[in-house]
Amino acid sequence: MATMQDVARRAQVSLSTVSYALSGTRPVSDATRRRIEDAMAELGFQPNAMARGLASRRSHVLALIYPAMEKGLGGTVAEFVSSAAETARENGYHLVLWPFRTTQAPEVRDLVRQGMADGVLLMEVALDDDRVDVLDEAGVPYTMIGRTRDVTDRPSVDIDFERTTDDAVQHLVDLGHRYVAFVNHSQATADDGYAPTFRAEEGFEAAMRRRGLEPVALRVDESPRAGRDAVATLLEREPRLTAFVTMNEIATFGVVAELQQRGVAIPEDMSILSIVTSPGVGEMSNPPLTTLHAPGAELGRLGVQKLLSLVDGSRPSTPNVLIPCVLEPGSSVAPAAGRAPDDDDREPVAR
Amino acid sequence: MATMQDVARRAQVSLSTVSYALSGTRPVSDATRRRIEDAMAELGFQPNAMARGLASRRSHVLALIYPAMEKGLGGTVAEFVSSAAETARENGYHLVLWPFRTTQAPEVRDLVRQGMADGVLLMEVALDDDRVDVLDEAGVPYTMIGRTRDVTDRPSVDIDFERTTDDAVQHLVDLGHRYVAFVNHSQATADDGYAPTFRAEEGFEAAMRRRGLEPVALRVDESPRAGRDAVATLLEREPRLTAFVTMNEIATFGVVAELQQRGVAIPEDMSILSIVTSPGVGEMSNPPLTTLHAPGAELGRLGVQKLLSLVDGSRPSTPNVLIPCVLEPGSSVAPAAGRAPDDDDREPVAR
DNA sequence: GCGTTTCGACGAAGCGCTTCGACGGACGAG
DNA sequence: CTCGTCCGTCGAAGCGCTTCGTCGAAACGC
Repeated sequence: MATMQDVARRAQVSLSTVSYALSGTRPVSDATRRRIEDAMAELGFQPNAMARGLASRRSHVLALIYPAMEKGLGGTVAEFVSSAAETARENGYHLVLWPFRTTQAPEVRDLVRQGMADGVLLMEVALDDDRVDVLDEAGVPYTMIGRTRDVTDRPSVDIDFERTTDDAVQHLVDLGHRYVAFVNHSQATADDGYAPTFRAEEGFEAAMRRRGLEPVALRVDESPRAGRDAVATLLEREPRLTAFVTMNEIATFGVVAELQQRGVAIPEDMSILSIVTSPGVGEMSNPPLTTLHAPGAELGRLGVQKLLSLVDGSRPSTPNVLIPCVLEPGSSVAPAAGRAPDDDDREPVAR
Repeated sequence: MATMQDVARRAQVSLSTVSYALSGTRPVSDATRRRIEDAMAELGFQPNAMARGLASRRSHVLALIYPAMEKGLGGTVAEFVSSAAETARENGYHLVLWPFRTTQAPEVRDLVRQGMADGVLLMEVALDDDRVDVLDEAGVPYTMIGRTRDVTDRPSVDIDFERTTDDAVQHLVDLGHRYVAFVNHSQATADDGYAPTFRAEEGFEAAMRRRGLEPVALRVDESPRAGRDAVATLLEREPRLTAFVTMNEIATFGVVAELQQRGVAIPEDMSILSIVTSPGVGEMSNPPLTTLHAPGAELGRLGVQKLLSLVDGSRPSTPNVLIPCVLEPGSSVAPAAGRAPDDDDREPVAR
């Protein structure tokens, strides 16, 4: 493999001049630059990543700490990772995968100290997450995908759960729904301090109350079986339900199956709005689900951009952002049974 | 950050002794080793990855070239990536993501020349793939996930499509099915030289013929709509069908929906066996699909292990492997209508 | 005309580690 | 007791780059 020294010899200049030509740190005359570029092309020169990293103390590597797979990552995560990797690459950075769960803060610390990464992207932050503290202490730039409990000014990008749940409720209320249930993630995720479970629940309840409606919410295990059971539980708790908002893909399929088995037509008798959904999942149901799909790709891109602005002071800094999920029409939402849509947006309290 | 020199000073030994203690390359007395270990612990020393990489010419990084997302990676890919990253980590390696499609061989070459990766894992190899040539030329160790056209002795791990399709056909034939259709990936994937499309198709047809049965196969776009249309096309071509083997997750949902709409009961009137399926996808259907699910995690692990054996001569070398998909029982497969299972395994040709 | 900038290029000192050759002392053999 | 071995340790030479200080020469001012 050709080294910079080889290029220098061939271009009849000193090693340092080649370096300056490459980095643009100091001016180089056009004639010299051209000779150097020719030499590089002829030799197929590519600067050695390790040497560059050692000398400059920047590895040009970003680490992505992602939830070590328990039960297969969903499409949203895949989309996120993919988009993050692509964005990193476009900016001359590499993305390495660090599969560490919330409890593995010490491992994160060790890896960070090895100086392999210039910055860290932290997925699936828990409300209280030791890994964040470790990164803070180590002084490594990082960006959270998600937010810890105290939404201080720690750098982050996240789904706007408040807005998303409000959009969901609004969408249904516009169609005349008054009795809406929320199928949340499981109690287990809550026990782990998984933030979306809390933020979406709070968001849903607030959105309902804000409209004078009574929220019905349930935490449901991630299984079709649990989804079926949830239908029973929720209908018992509020028989007048005309719509479900779900944030639990696997359980949603159970919900659909159970309703169909009970002879409840979707969307005529019951609307289903699946939120924070992976791409393509809506199509897998029959009828295709109306979804508010998670902006995984966008989060990946913005997360990396934010991180790069911290890593590399010369880039413009970006603010923390919250991105709402995007409505993707399907065929699982319709006006509330027996009501025309929009016929009384002013009648806040249920009959 | 503490350096090796700091450790050496604190332990009252020379820099090189610390290095030897760490790597075990040369003997170090117990007493000295202990002093060094203590010093390292007290300083929280972690060897600098760049310096180590530069001096030893090994980055301890593996690159994973994966299909740059077009339409959201499936669960299998996610599972694979995750398992590869984890296996790499367990062996002291990092996994970086290189999103490059088949046509981006030059980019791959440049990155490889930068010496950032000790080895490369190549996903979704096409039948003819320039990236493989680039890696061959560069002399970088690599392992293919999948196989190029000529299954020479290039290092690879792959799904055993022949075995998987044969298992699928066998499973159905055991239940008395004689008229079985295959819903393949799209023509577009075939045009891209996507190997599974060919290998599964050939495998299915061979498996059928081997049993004296007439294969009916169709390449279907990855959409529910296309899946619905496929049902019409295939039933027209062979009205006596009692089973579908599908290798196209999205289309499968269309197949199921269309059959149900036509009043064809699953599995009583028609069996559906979904092969090379992502984890969890079976559960998303109603009834839950019987699947032969893709061994994504296993491929990831074995792929990394194979690659490491090439990168690091001291590890035992592993042979190329083909892994069949694993049967995951659901409720979409039943004995052929009007026949008891196994009542005439000897009657090869249909009535 | 000479002193002073300015520009472009050079040399050398690291960055933190691996690894090679060498060396001193303890030890067994003769 | 002496010589040869072997074990454990040390010093130094890089790995391929970045970056700082410097310096010659061309360009400028008065």
